[in-house]
Amino acid sequence: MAELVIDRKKQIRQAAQNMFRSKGYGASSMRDLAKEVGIEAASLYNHVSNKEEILKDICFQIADEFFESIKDIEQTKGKAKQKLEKAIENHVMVIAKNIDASSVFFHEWKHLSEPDLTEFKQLRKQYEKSFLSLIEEGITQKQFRDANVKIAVFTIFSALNATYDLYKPNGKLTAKTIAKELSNIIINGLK
Amino acid sequence: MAELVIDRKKQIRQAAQNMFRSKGYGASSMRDLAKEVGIEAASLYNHVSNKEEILKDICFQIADEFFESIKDIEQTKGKAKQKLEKAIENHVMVIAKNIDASSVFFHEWKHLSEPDLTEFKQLRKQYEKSFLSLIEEGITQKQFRDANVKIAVFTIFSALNATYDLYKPNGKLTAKTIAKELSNIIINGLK
DNA sequence: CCTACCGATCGGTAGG
DNA sequence: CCTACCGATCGGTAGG
Repeated sequence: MAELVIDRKKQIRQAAQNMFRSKGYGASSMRDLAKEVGIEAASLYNHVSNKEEILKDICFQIADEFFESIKDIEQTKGKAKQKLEKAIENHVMVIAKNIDASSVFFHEWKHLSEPDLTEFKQLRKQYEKSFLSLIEEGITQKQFRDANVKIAVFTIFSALNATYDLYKPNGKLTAKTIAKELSNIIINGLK
Repeated sequence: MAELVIDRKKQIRQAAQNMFRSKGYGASSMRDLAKEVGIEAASLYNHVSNKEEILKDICFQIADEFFESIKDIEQTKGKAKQKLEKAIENHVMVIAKNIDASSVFFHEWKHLSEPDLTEFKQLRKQYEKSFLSLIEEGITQKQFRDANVKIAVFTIFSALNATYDLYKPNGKLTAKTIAKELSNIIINGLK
């Protein structure tokens, strides 16, 4: 019994990720979502308390995964360049493993309401700060040129976030290939 | 009289750009839009035939501006590197002059219905092709390393498209500064 | 440009 | 998990 409920929730979650990504949160109705899952709209509410909760779960779970992916890097001793390379690779991997969900994370978070909205923005800022620090470290260590750090961070993230458009699970480009080429372009771009 | 109508239409267009950007197309109602303009919802239909027409106008006008911005470059003789630099700068300038509209162009086009949707995608592909050619030209001319062209193009566009998040009309960063630093990172990244 | 209104659809609940 | 339903809001129209 318990397993069936859990499976249903996963099923709802997956259908929602896919629908939010392709149609956007606002244009995705609970009725369409229910149809995708194969139940009635009212039955969704046995598994989620409302529509926004689904969005919230997606956004914050991906945020968790991003944080998890750089947890070890910050403590490592080593050159900023290598650390940034590793951080980029890990970031791309998180996206590749969660293509639909990460697309929602990047574009649909603005439909969160308070206080989640503010918390989400803070988490994102905090995560970006790790990359900012790595770049500053790299400039201090003379591995990078004296670039505008703010622009550099924005460039990195927007480039990385193209991954979910570039990576197709059954396509020719592997996540590793994308990660390598992306970090290549970025690291060289900062030299 | 005619001027009043034109002004009203511009006013609607501007309010729509702003609202579509901040709330998304689906979450923007004609009633909210009317309130922003200071008229009743029904009165909007004296200036636009429906909601989607507003979106369509925004998307295709920005597409026009992007094409216009590279029109001269393709015919110029010169090094691919310089041409790409110029194309990047022009692209950033278009975004900077149309921050709200270009944000809508990048994120809300998916709410267009056929046949506009297909036409829009084709236009975008065609525009991207110009950049792809410039990169290939640069590789042939040995100004760029033998990068994965597809990934490179994606990286360029996603980096460039961060401009509308980075550029604030009254902020410290000028469009020129952003354009220069961005083309710096990208051009170096391809070496 | 407005008042008055339409049919459709929305997120969500009651009650079983 | 379903049927039946709620109040609210949607895009859009008629008619002036």
